[in-house]
Amino acid sequence: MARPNDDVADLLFEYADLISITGGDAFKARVYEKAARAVAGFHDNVADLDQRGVERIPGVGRSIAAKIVEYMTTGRVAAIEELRAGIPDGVRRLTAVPGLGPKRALQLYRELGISSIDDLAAAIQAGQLRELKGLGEKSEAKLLHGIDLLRSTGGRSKLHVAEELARRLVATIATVDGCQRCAYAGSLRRMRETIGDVDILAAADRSAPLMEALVAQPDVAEVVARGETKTSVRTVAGVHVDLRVVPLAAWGAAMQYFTGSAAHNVRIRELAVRAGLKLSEYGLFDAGTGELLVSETEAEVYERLGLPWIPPELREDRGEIEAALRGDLPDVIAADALRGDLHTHTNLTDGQASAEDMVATAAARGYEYYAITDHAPDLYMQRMSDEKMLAQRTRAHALDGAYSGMRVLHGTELNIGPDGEVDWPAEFLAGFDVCVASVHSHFTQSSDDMTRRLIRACENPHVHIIGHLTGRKIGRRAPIDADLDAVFAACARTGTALEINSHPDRLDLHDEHILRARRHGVKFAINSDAHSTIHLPYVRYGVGMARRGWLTGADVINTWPLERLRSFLAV
DNA sequence: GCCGTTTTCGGCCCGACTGTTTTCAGTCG
Repeated sequence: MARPNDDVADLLFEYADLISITGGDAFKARVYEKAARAVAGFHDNVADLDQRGVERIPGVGRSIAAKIVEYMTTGRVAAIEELRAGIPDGVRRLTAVPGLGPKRALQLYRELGISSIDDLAAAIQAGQLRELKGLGEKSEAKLLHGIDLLRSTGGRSKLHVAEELARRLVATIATVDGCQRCAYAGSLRRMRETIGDVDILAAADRSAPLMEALVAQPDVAEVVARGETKTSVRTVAGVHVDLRVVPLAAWGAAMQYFTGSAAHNVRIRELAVRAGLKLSEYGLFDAGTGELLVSETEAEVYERLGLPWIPPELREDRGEIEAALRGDLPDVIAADALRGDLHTHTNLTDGQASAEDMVATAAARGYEYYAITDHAPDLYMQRMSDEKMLAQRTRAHALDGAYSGMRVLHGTELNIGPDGEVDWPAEFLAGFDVCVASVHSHFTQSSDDMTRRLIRACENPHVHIIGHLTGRKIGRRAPIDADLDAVFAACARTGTALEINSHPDRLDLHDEHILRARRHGVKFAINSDAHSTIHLPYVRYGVGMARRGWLTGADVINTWPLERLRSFLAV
């Protein structure tokens, strides 16, 4: 069940696109996009709000609120249906082709009747596009190439893939003669769950040698654009990389600018304009005299606008600017705040490494405690038994304190059955230090059944943490259908923590869920779900999600000292 | 269409790159 807020957001995005395509007021289109984002991120369910309530969503005024109420009561919005009637849905999808925007999409539809990507490909093959004003042979080739890309990759990279590429490119470019600084920015710095483009920023007096170094990388498949300040390439894996080179003096302004998000930057620039200033990637200027005021660090750019430095993960225009103006930004959880990991596997079930290797690697990370939580018997393929689990407990006790004094907890990852029951009876469960419980089967239950199932698991006093709540796998498996707010409320009521599963294929919960759950007063556990020693560092992605969800260390039980954690688990 | 520490009207972020334009429109981020 999509949350009504998400349906409304999709509708508002569609309306914004339709306004752009039909040549409507660009400012109006932007207002609808902004409202769509605000609705998607709003904590209350729009279905529960009346006109006045909806108008309290930032960026939603009387007109948009009326459309939302109309949609919630009738299931349709007359104004949107009207625009839809004039523009086939395929025309909107044309703008997904890289290099093709709303103006061209409308031109192609009006003049050639193109209303799908297949139509577009056929028209290009027939050489029809070059007959149109403003288009030529190169445009045809570019759009054909764009269609190929869209059909092959579909777009975004997983977080760890983009991060690995970005780190490698930064390390390479940083060693080029004349490179004064180099770092990645963009959605990767903000730790979004998937990455569209990798943005690399460098400071140098002469950009050419840096651009050359990027273009010369062996995995660069294509140079998309090449200029004095910006070069764009596509890798053989299909990842788009932009390198921007700026003067060192502009480093801070450029980092701020290229980190985004677009929505955050629009707000920041509006603040600048209202203060008689102009902000660009080259600095903050006096709008009247053109005098450069600040540009060297991000902090001074924010400071000159009356704001504290805002952590990149918060820069989504989800209230961070208002909070910053109030002096009320959360002290978000630090990258090194975790004292332990509470969901990991060994080769007793489907992990790759022995308990000894996992524990030794975890201890080398500096953890104070570490839980082994192998699968329970209801996941039949893992062939777990009481005897095997008890034998592992003996090994876990032997490992307790054996590496750098790290305490080893013995736990399990239970299976939440179709009715919310878990694998073992209470007396056996009581023998574990920590129990994670997760859905591993029956993913397609109705929303009502799934909600009841999850709440029942929360109410089990031996279940401490719900693992990867939605079960989604990015790009592969859709999330389960449940009333998540009801589950969040149950977690808060029963003192059951919610996992932030850090595996880059999962990232479950993700940021918007975390924001909502946090409002219910839920506590969280940031876990690796490691099936190998190399997965243990994945918790940095979970911390990224937590920061995007505005969590502080106090919200996350595995930042707590062991004694406090134990009393939480004991309740 | 939204919004208000110069405002209930008149603004609304800014620059790079490309292609076809001989001065600029479209797209992107």
